[in-house]
Amino acid sequence: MPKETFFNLQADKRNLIISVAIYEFSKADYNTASINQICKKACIAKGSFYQYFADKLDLYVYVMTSAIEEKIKFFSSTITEFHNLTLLEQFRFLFKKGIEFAKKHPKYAALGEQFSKESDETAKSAVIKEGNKQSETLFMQMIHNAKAKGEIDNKVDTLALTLLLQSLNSAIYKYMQDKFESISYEHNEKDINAFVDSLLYIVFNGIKIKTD
Amino acid sequence: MPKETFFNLQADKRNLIISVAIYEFSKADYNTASINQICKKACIAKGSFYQYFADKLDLYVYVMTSAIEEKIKFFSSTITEFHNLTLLEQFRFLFKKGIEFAKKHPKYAALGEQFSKESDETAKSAVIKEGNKQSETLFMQMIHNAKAKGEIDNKVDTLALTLLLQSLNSAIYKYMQDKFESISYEHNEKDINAFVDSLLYIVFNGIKIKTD
DNA sequence: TGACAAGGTGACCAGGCGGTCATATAATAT
DNA sequence: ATATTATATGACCGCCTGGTCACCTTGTCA
Repeated sequence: MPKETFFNLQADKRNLIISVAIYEFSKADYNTASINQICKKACIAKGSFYQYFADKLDLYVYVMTSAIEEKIKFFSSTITEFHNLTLLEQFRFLFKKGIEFAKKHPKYAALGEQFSKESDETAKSAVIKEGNKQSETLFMQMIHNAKAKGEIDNKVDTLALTLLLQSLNSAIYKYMQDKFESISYEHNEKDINAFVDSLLYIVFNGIKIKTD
Repeated sequence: MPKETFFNLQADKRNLIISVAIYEFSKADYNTASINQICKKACIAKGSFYQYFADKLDLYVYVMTSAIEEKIKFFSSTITEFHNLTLLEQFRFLFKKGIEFAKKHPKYAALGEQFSKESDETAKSAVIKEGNKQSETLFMQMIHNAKAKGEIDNKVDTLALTLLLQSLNSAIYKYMQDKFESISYEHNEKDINAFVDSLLYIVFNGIKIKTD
């Protein structure tokens, strides 16, 4: 956690530091990201930085957990209608919400993507200890409920489906990044939605020729 | 490409350097991996290293492309029987071959996994330029053939399925890593095969309740 | 006005990095 | 025995890193 001094800062300055840090940590992994660069871009002295944060890890954990909290907040705000939906609708809803989040908060999304690649174990576990793993249990619970309701094939392995869905998340993100490189957002919205529906079609119907 | 001096080296020394480099580059990303450490562990002087390789990138590209070549060699040796198989059997074959490869050459597999996370664009594109993208086109061709043969549902989007299958690859790798952390290989072989089959069951049959 | 606290600063530290180079050694050819 | 070539070496370079600290500025009370 940042020191008290940091929270006593003017909001403008505080926000600048955080947004610079988000940029730095989404651009490069933990070891490569540089405190010196963050200080320079945020126009603060090195010494000031260490009056706000205990060390590099302190800032990293703070920024990452903020992004996670933001995402949870974003999702939970519209999840009330959730139990009325079928599983297909729930999945589509989640994926589309995910895309929406990435479009609304591209910096947080990039941060999350960078975190999922992070190979520094110290940095990784420091963030995870701070409270995570929600998405896995969320998927599992959804699947469990749908099975109980007789909505999906009992032969489907819950864990396998969970990992599959998590994989799809990053596949969608990669697809988005490719599409969004230099073209306008609006223009690609249809493409991405179609891509999500294609993935969901496979997951629900399988790829085998149907007999009916 | 390494300099001539490197290839004039005794095989033992050459292999030691390479295996140390493989270890270093599979443990950490391109920027974090250290030439100094490689020299120390391979018992060669810094100056010697730069008589073998032009720079860090030279070694990186050499090691990565070696791993890719090794994997291609491993696959192509047993792929003759391929056209007799159904698509399901082909996919199962590929995934199981992948697992086999990771078990036989865990260091190459770890290297590949690290590469897929690499965020240094210079390092990444230097390797890709050296010849890659085979797996994507392989999957696409397989799907295309299967569609022509009427083996899979035409409503399935080829690109979506390709990205899905690539995602599954890394999902399987993660599952393996979890399982293999401290227990014997043999003991988990059944688990992993079952996991692969669970994934393939979903991909082929979908998760929806069947009417037949 | 003076005292005390809180915040801001950048030179400085030790250590690591990728990369160089003059020099030393070994092996070969004349 | 000498000259020539190929290889081995580690001190050294400039640069960057995360982190420290003595000093300076600012603001708030008395």
